[in-house]
Amino acid sequence: MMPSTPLPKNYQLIRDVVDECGLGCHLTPSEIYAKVRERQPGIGLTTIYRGLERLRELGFVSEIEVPGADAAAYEPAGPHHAHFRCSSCGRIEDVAFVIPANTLDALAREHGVEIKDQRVTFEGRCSRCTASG
Amino acid sequence: MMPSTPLPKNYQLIRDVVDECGLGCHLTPSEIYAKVRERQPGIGLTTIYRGLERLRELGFVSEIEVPGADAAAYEPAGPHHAHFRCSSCGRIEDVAFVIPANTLDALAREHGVEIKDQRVTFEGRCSRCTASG
DNA sequence: AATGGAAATGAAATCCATTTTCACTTAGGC
DNA sequence: GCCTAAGTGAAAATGGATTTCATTTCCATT
Repeated sequence: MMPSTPLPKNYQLIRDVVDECGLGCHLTPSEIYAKVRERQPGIGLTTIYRGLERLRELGFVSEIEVPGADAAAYEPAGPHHAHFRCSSCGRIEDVAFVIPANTLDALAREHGVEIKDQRVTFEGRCSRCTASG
Repeated sequence: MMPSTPLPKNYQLIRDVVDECGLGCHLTPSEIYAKVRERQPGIGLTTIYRGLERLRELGFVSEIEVPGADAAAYEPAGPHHAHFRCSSCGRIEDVAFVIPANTLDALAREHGVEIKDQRVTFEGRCSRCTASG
């Protein structure tokens, strides 16, 4: 079947760049801008932001906002996971961890709210910084 | 014993405002600025930022950075917990939840990193918004 | 092909939280 | 009192993200 609305060419380029980065890779809008620009020199930063928002709505990419990082980052959509941020070098890594649904349900009931999403971030020192510092 | 360095008067005021807000209450720097200004009209926003940083270093207040919120928030230091943010009205609530230390240890070992802190945020709809929306 | 409306685009302006700069004042040890 | 370090506030700078707006592209329909 054909997609109901094909992705605009520029948005597809943005998606490609994020996808090619791969799982576990995180790019900021500026980084994405630079990479897309290599293939489409005229494109503007505005379009990158708009494209990322659209792609997020469509579920193609995920936005992560990691405390301590100075910009949001994007990653290809994939299985839910947590993130680790090295407070020394700023590196962000994926961490295989999810709070199980029944725990969320219990918390939601307990607090009288509806939980739709979880964001888990760990902070510390990555192996590289532990070795060198 | 006397504290090694007494807290500057303005920083103490900032601390008071955050403390009086109480557990489960979250204030942005601007909100704190407004409240401190009621008692110390001449104080500048710069001092608020500097004071909050110092108070955080001293362990008197905690900074929380919740994805989706447009400013950082501060709360009195207390037992570790998670946060819930209503994506509809922006309200932030405390949630009694911590990832246990042995889980963190296992993850840290598995990923070859040193985990010093955890930040857990849930997103969804608060009771008020569920009722009205 | 022509047309019309919706979506996409980029440059520039704007927004806004936070940080930096800098000249000045305050506090406390001597 | 003096001196140095710390604290202070106004204003400017920073920088990521958003908005505005005039223009262009796309595409379904003639």
